[in-house]
Amino acid sequence: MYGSYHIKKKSSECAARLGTIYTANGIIDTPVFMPVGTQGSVKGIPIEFLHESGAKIILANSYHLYLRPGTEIIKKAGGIQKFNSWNKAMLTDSGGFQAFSLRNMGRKINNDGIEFQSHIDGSKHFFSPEKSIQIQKDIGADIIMCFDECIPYNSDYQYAMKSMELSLEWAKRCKKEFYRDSSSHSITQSLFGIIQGSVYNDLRIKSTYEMLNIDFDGYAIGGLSVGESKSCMYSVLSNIVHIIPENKARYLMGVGMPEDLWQCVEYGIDMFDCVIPTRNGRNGQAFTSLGKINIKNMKFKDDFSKLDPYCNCRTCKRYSKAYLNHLVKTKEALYLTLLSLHNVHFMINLMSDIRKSLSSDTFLESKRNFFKKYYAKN
RNA sequence: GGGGGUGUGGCAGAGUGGUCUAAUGCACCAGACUGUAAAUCUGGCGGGCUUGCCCUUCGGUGGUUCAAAUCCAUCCGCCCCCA
Repeated sequence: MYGSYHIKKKSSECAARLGTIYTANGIIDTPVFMPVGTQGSVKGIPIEFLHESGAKIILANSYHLYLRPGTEIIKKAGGIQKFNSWNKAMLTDSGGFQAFSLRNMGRKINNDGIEFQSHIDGSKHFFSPEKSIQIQKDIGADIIMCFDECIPYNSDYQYAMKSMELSLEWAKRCKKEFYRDSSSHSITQSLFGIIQGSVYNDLRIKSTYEMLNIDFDGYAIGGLSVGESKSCMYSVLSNIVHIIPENKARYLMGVGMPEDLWQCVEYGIDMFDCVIPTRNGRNGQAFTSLGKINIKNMKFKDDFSKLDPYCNCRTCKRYSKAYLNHLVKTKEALYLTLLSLHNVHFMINLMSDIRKSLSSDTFLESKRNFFKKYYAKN
């Protein structure tokens, strides 16, 4: 059944597990990192290079695709995978994150949904849970997400509770809408619920149990990595991940940095997505097994070594730090692709290493070795 | 030869007596970025330290003034127009 999770092996040391997610567009080995392609394209990276990097599933965003090009065009193309020629698994976010990211742009929330003011032309658009699901059916990704409200980390308890309960109500409506029309794409699509509750443990626990009651194909944890400290995020996770049944995929939305991937896999997370590899790449930052570097830094001007001596991506195979430094400093468009590609490759390769370590049941040792290298000051 | 203009921090370019270490942009240096409003944003960008002050800067020199990037004289450089 599409969207189903199968556990292959459990770590003997922690809650981490090796598994697969079954989709109409391929079987995905987990733990997995999903590059973000908001507009249907992972910014800067041609599909062929994405395939090469080992990506098996990418994200797209309902709000952004609804605004441009609009769902009619995507339907006409035969779905998003045809439209962008990715042809592998995809996941769409519901637009719930835009409740957070567009919170200062005339966005209004009521019990029925969210009115967004387009960041492009200021026009107003109302997303209800039903509307979000319809859009996501039209887009046609393999895994679609419930419409939720993602709130800032400094929200007070009262607001966090109200919002968490609202997201629960919306989750029920999403499920109802998802299964309303049996002739729709829902046959090949699966629907994930999103656990909310901000940083408040009792709210998170309640949200988790209630989501489980509604019963989804998989469970996401949302509303994290929105500004709170790492220890705070880890604490929330360690309190709820174990509540989610073993036979369901667990998806931590919007995470993360390399260190977060290791840490959160340890808590039992199976799926991650993050804009960091592409956005930071475009901003001149490269992730390497020896730590983060800012390729813009003067010290790389005449450093002819490769970005990461342990990396075999196209960028590292061919180009030096000095050349990449030159491309970034002169704003040559090529650097957007080269750095984004390297970073995405790095994250996906990292997940591959994590899976290998789980396969040989040496997760903690591998994690220690990674951290040792990643944080060593050269 | 005659007339006019102009010279400001790495560059471009404001400022035309005190609120000027001198706007703004670029360049340069560094930092941030976590379900993408992002090829973006933030900070720094003369020197010193006891971090509040001190010293040094607007072509050079000299002057007027309590006070000069700003006014005057002179020198130097550059540009334009007419012969």
